[in-house]
Amino acid sequence: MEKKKFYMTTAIAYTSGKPHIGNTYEIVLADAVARYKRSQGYDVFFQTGTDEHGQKIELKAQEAGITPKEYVDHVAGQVKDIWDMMNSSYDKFIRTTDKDHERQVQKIFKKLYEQGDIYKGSYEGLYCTPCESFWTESQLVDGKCPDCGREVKPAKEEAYFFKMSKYADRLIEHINTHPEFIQPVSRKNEMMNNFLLPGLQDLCVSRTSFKWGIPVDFDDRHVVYVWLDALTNYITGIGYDAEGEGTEQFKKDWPADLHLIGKDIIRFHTIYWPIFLMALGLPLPKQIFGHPWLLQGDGKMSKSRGNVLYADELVDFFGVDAVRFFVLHEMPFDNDGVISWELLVERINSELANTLGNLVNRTISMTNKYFGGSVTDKGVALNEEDQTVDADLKAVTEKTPQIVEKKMDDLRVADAITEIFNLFKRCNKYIDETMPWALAKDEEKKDRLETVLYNLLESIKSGARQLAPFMPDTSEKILVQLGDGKVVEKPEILFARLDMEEVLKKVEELHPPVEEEAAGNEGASDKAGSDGDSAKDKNAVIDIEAKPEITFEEFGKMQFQVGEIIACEEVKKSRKLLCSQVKIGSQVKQIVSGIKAHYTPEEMVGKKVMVLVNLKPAKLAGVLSEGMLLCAEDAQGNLALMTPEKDMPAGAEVC
RNA sequence: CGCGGGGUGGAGCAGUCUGGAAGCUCGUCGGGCUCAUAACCCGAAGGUCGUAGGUUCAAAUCCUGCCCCCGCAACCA
Repeated sequence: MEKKKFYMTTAIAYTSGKPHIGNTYEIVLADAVARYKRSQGYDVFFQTGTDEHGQKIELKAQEAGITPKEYVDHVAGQVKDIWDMMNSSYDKFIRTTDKDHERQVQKIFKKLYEQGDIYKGSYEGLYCTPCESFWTESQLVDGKCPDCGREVKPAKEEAYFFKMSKYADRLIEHINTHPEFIQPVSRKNEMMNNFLLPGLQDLCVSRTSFKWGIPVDFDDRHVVYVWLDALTNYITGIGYDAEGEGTEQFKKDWPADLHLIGKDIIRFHTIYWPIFLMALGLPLPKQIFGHPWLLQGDGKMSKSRGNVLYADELVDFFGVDAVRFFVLHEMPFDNDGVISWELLVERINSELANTLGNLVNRTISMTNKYFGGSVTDKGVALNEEDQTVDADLKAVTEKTPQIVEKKMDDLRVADAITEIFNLFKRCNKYIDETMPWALAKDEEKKDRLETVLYNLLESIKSGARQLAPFMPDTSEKILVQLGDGKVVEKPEILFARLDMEEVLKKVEELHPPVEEEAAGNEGASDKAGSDGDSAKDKNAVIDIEAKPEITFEEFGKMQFQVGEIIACEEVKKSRKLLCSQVKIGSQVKQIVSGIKAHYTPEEMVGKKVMVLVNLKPAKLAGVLSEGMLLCAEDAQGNLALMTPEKDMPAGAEVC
């Protein structure tokens, strides 16, 4: 009989930077599902990849002084390396800069345009030029721009739009008749109530404001905007052709059985994507699962605090399978999970070292000690009690795969793992109940002893096989150690117990220690930073990521001057910003800075500060900023303005 | 009033949709065992389920108000 196909995808990772452990979670989750489905006999095709276009990447590349293509090549490489390191068994890694993807996206865009689903239109509205924003009548405050309070005037900007509303009814019908379509169900109501039922707006599918994207082939001032570019990877990756039939693989694998995505992009996958597919005349994916997020446990995640967790670092410490185990097991189904070094150590010790590792170890050891490494089933029970415990162990062993199957069908991966570990716990209990060491003292009970060890080995093997989708290497190692008929002579420690303090100490060495806030004195003077602080501050050293070398010529392009702050006020509607009027020579510049947490407007006034004056003006929170005040920043993100060491006139050049 | 998530024994979570005896893992305490990675097994303590009201025979679960956390987004130029 032919195998049943199962096509699944992850979201494609956005290549704006190296993925952290939260991003990595998704690929591990997907991999576990893929491996499980394969073990169930499905013909699985598992696709992942990277989303590489967009303004943000254009900017990042510009900052780094390289081309967007060079930038995404680098990051896509990092992504792929991490995916590989995590032992993920994807079948295809697609990049949205792949030539055949780009060509198909152009064809799809054209097709939708020609059949009238995409039309050329324009943003029409009231435009505030300094804010570069469109507003509707109802958004205006006193008839003026709600951000900056200036006059707005009617304006238009050309763009292509997709007629979403045309397919909305069909989609609502589909969602209502396919309860499994959006998972977890709690997300379904959210989509219905917030977006579908109130009525869909047409979606803007092109941009003219940046270049790093796939050009619209019949109108190359526009590039295809993210969703038509990114979402379509799910069909282009398996050979869709907008002008033809597509490949054999496409015919076999589409529609996808599962799109695994983060809960933040559910809307795009459950509304826009199905509608695009309807427009293309293609069937809809069977299921979309929006998984929760993995959050940092110990306080806010921030690069300067050095507590962002990356998969490669965790793997160096704990090994691939331990990290896979943690993220899979620790993530609740419908709720965000927490990760921290402490939790990792705790879980690894209790579940992997104590429950599993030790079980394998003690079993092998006894098998060697009492029977030279191999046992057969003697089927001996000495009394009713023996029969009961044997039967119970067997019952648990036999029912576990069924429970696991049910859990995996519901994508409750964490629960599936818990079930497997319950089997291992049952095995540990079985050892205590049967007390092999006591049986060994009585020659007459030798056959019973052999039976016990046989049962034990069989149950552990069963558990180990079921572990394969989640911890492939470990599963393999256990099965090798338990052997076929004969266990290894010397059991290898699967997971060593970790010393919490040692691990934390190493982590600290790796990431320069975050200085303890001295309780009490922080609160009082927090605005001014820690001025009168202790000597340990002076010894503190901070290393930051090195940037590439620049030439003197490049340096020369920047103009720094001393500026005097003559007025300063908070920017309303902003959490961090102060807006200063800075006198530089004979002119006054308005500069917005994110330092509200560190300085009050009053104390800013009168300060002489170092200013980067020829920075291109930009608006922040709708307020124009014409330069940058330079600050020093410590590991906690405390800021200190740079001021001249001797009194200097406003306008003096800093060189 | 930007969007969203959450507050359940010391820690991390389940249970909330479909009201009906508060559960899991870790930690703590006591006991057992010695094959094993100071591991394993048994037992116990510990919770006004954020808070104030409401609905109900019955609320962690449904409704309303309030108080705290957190993530994303913006605005760290």
